[in-house]
Amino acid sequence: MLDRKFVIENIELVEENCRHRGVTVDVRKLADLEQQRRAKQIEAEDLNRQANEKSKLIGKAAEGAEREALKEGARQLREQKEQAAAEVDALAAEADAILRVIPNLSHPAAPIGVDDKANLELRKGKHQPPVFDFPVLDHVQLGERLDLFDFEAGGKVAGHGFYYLKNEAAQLELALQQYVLNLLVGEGFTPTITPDLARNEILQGIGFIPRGPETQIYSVADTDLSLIATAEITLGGWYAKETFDSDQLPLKLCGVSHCYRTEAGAHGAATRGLYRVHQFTKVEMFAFTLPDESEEMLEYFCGLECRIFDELGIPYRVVDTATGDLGGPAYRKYDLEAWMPGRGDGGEYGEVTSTSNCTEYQARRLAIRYRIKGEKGTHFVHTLNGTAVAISRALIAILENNQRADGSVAVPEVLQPLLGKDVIEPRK
RNA sequence: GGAUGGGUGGCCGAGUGGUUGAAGGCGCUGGUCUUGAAAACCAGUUUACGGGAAACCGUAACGAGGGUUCGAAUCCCUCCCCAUCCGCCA
Repeated sequence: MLDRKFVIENIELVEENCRHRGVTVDVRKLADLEQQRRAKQIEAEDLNRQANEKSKLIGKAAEGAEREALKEGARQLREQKEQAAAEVDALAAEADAILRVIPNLSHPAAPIGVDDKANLELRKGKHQPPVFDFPVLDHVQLGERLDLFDFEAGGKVAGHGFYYLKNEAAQLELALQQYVLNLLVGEGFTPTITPDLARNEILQGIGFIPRGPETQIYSVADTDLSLIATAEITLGGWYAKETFDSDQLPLKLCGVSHCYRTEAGAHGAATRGLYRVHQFTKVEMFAFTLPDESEEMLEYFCGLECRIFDELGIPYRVVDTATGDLGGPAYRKYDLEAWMPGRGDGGEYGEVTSTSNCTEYQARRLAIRYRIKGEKGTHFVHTLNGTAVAISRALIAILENNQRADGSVAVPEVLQPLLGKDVIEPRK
């Protein structure tokens, strides 16, 4: 969330930003509530101070009528204070509810627009979309021929949107994880495996809405836990309520986790197969940085995502996400869209990774700060996240781009040693 | 899951319900001394929120949340976490 004071001092700027983001918020009401809250808080604190003073006198006073009178006075002051404090809390809660739905500010270069149609293509990857001289299959058809998935059994056992990976698909999942993890370790990331569940307060801090009609999140009944939709949640939550020394930053982590999404209301041909599923595995990058490092870190994350898909031999394009499509926490976001030959009519680009600079938005909600040695006070860190690889969508891109006329699929060179073969062939 | 013992400032560690935001020590920062360093000595050393141009002032915080009381680190309740032992288990 944004800084209260900043919002109140920059009402018009925040209102304009909300318009660009497609979010309707009554910023002026927030300012009004804040003003009332401050006045009430001063009143409550003053009453409390008076009560404290009186209580101290009681300690020194002798037993008797005088002491009883002091007690009564202090009691009354505290009652008044409690009443004022309750009003402060109510005002703060109301103001906070508004503040929490205000999205982050937007990078001045981010394209302005209400949805993904306004996304700006920045560049393309090293590889061109392949040209096939045979009928192109999509990953579902390829998977049938190669016996790589079982969607029916997934549906039977866990419901629509779940699936089994079989044979080379299962091995590819592990190979992709290992390839990416090795690459990131080489780049100085700390590799981690995170919990697949997190407390709702952490989800909210990262910017997810754990419950409610529009939620994308599975929650666990009778607990305050939810299944995570991305390791961004657990990696960001790792340092909640903690203060870094500035020389610990930047801190680069990557985490392997399963990701669970209800995908409420998402159906259709473009979501067939592995594209939009309720569970998948992902290796996520995450960084805590000083404020003046985060823009550079975003470019670095994007560069790594490009490197990974270039090395996998997959054609893609990079888009600068439009303001209306940024989500709440992001200040700027780049998506990689991989070429998927089996998608749509003759192939389409489909999102495979995404990297965001969330500046202080998540850090303020999660209370993640840093301190500079020798300086008084603390500041909020900047947080960034990026997909290194989302297995299900990477599998689509690998299978569909590397298919061959005989129905086999070439294994990307970097995965061959990990998979122990260079081609996936139909089973006999 | 059961039993017991614990959770206090960057760390260690005191703390009879009443000038305790919190003794003492360590560490850290600055100073004195010294050719320099060490030692010694002196001083300073939490954070959040609010007010103020600033100096600074106010309020809150002793695992978390409630309760008792004029007043709680201190008493009561609930929960969380840690340690050890027992049980169970991949």
